[in-house]
Amino acid sequence: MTREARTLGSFLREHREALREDDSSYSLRQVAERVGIQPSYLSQVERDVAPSLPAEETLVRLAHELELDPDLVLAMAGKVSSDLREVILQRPQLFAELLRDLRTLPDHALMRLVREVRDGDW
Amino acid sequence: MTREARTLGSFLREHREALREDDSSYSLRQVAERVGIQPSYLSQVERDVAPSLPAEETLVRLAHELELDPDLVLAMAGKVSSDLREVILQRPQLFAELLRDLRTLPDHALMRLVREVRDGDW
DNA sequence: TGTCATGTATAGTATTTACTGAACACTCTA
DNA sequence: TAGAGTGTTCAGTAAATACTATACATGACA
Repeated sequence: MTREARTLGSFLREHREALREDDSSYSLRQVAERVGIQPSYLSQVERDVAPSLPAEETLVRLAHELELDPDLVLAMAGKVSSDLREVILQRPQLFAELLRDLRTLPDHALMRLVREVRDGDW
Repeated sequence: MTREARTLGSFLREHREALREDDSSYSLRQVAERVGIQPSYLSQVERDVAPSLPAEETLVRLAHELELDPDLVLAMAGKVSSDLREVILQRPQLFAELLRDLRTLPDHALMRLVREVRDGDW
């Protein structure tokens, strides 16, 4: 279950440090290198003091590196995955109406809808 | 019915000129003034040669001015309305799954789903 | 024939975004 | 006690974004 980690930075740091308990290669510097950014920047990001949030591609690489759901990590940075954006842009009016109607639907009802759509009841 | 206007610029120009047939106040200059941008910029936008697309707020004001659906105008500029983004960001994983499942659903099935959700069957 | 409104061309600009790079302080350990 | 690895500080920067401002050319029309 995902805990309540209010900010992107604390969330990332928390998960990196959890991974590091079993694997010392999850130091800030090594993760930064594997992700392809400067340690200084990752340090700022993890402390929520970066002058700007990482780009979508960077966040996705970070998510994979830390075994996190990219959609969740992107959301904590206030971003929506570009492939989801594409889905909406193909039929903006239909999806706009649908999303606005689903906005207030409780989680359990939304999950049921997802399940039925997935099962091909649509 | 909305015609096939491939680009944002031609779409906007087409609709402005349609409105102008009945109302001479829909000149490029006057629309630009009411929307709050320079005529030079609107001219570029309508000819698809602007160095950058208008911001979301500007597009929404333009859409209202030209009596167009803001979601459609935004989509033609490759943008998703920020209120829709908010809806997704509240429950990113649920909506990510739902949208990816709905991506290939034919229009008529999607419309049926929208209708049933609206009717409170969910 | 002046002036008014129209659309257009082009250069410039303020702000935001997404980082980099060099240096610094600390700990551990060989 | 030198070296390696750790995280952090902070100034700087390249590119993109969203425009503005000024000037220009054209046609209507009084």
